[in-house]
Amino acid sequence: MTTISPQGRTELLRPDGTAVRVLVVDDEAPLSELLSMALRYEGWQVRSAGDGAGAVRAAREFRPDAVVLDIMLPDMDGLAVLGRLRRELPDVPVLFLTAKDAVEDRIAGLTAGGDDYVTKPFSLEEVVARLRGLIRRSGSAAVRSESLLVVGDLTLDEDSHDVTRGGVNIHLTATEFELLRYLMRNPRRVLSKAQILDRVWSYDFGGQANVVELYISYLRRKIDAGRSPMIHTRRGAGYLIKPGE
Amino acid sequence: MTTISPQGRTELLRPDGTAVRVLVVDDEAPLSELLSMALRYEGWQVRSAGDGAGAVRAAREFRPDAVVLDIMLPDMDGLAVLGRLRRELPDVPVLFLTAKDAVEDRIAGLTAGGDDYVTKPFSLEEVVARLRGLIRRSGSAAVRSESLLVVGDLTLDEDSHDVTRGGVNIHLTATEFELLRYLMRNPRRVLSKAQILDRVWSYDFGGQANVVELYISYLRRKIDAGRSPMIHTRRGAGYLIKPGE
DNA sequence: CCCCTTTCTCAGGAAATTCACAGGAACGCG
DNA sequence: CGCGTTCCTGTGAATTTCCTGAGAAAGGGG
Repeated sequence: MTTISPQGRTELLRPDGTAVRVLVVDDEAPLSELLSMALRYEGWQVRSAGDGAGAVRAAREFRPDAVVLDIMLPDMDGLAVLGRLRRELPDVPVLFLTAKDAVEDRIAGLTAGGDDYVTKPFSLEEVVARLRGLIRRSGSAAVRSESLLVVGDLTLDEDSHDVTRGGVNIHLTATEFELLRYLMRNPRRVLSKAQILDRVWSYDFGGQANVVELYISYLRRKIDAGRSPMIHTRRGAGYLIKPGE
Repeated sequence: MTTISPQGRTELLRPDGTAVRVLVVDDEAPLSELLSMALRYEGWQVRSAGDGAGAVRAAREFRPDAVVLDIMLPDMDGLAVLGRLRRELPDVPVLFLTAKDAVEDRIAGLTAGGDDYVTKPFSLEEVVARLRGLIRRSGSAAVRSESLLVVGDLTLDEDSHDVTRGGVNIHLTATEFELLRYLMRNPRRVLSKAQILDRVWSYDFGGQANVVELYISYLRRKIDAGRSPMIHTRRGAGYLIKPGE
């Protein structure tokens, strides 16, 4: 089931109308909190666990619809946790968090079917997007929904990564794509440069804040070129996207 | 019966419309879980058993439409389990999991009656494909359905392993075939290199992740040569296949 | 047991992408 | 209207990502 909330955001809901439940398993407290905050902001119900034992307990009580699992945990190897989680929640998809270089050895063989993973350092947009994808595709709790974002004559397909304006295909780089997705998931709403930076760039990004301006500039060139502009600047506040007149 | 789910994936269903039931019999827990997860993602209902006794019990209660059976079990020889399963489920097809060096003749004898086998270490694509084949061909529970994947003017027959583009036959090696099948079973959907690796290569593959790039390169040479390309790179995200314009 | 095919590693090179920097434009305020 | 602030964007360099040739290793069939 997909509904439009008062702010205009699309939310995934379970068939009974209650919020989707996500379990976050990570031992790094700051990261865990960052994630929980972001996921709650999505309108999801979040429970977090800092170790394997807590994860299993939470799985049993909380019955989440999806799990975010950091593979490196203190008390139990992430794989062991995975096993016990799987026994507890056979149908629930897992989003793995992993270090960049671990991808090749460890992860191989983990993502069985609908599972997915994200490498650290990640951006919140990425985690949320992947998680939405998992929940969307997992038949069980949440109902399947569209993967297409539409604002005016601009469309963005989260599955194929295709972006079109007025029917014409537009090529975007990975960063441009994530930025546009963030804007389009919050149409008609001003997003500050800080918000955008926190959301679209990795949490450890240490560069100049004007990358946001730069990428907005790139996007405009590709999306608004000639046509009536959809990306607007609110001086001193931020940016927003809305359909042109 | 074959239906198209919202994501565009084809699913096998039983004549009464309920999900196909698969019993997994394997004593190695991680492997069993990996398999179960992958099969559930196919939309099947999965029960698993870790030993021969459990297998027989599950067979009686669960009445699966197909069985995945590891020949090496702790308490009972795989063959004995097979015998008792057969008594319980006379017409149900079995997919054997066996070590590479297992006696070929023995396996050949076992699979005489429409059964099939896969050698360890296997790839998930392979197991799922074989199982689909078995279920598809077994007249009893599931209805016969198509074995042909089509994307644009590209076709892939899962039974005969014939691949054609624009009517012209194309020879692919085994790995190329599995990669293309995975792509074609997920058309218009970006698949990351890690996803592809987890799905198309064996679960114990420890090599370089750029084999995926390499095989994409091979596929392009054979499939896209000259013609309008169907395999597309989404830099920083993965690959996808879609009909050319 | 040899030959041919297939799989995979390695490495160089090409191309795309990300980002810093900086000058100039636009804006809002007094 | 002038000024400071904020935003825009060209340039270019560093980095990342991807592609592919060459050849070693492994496997299969005759």
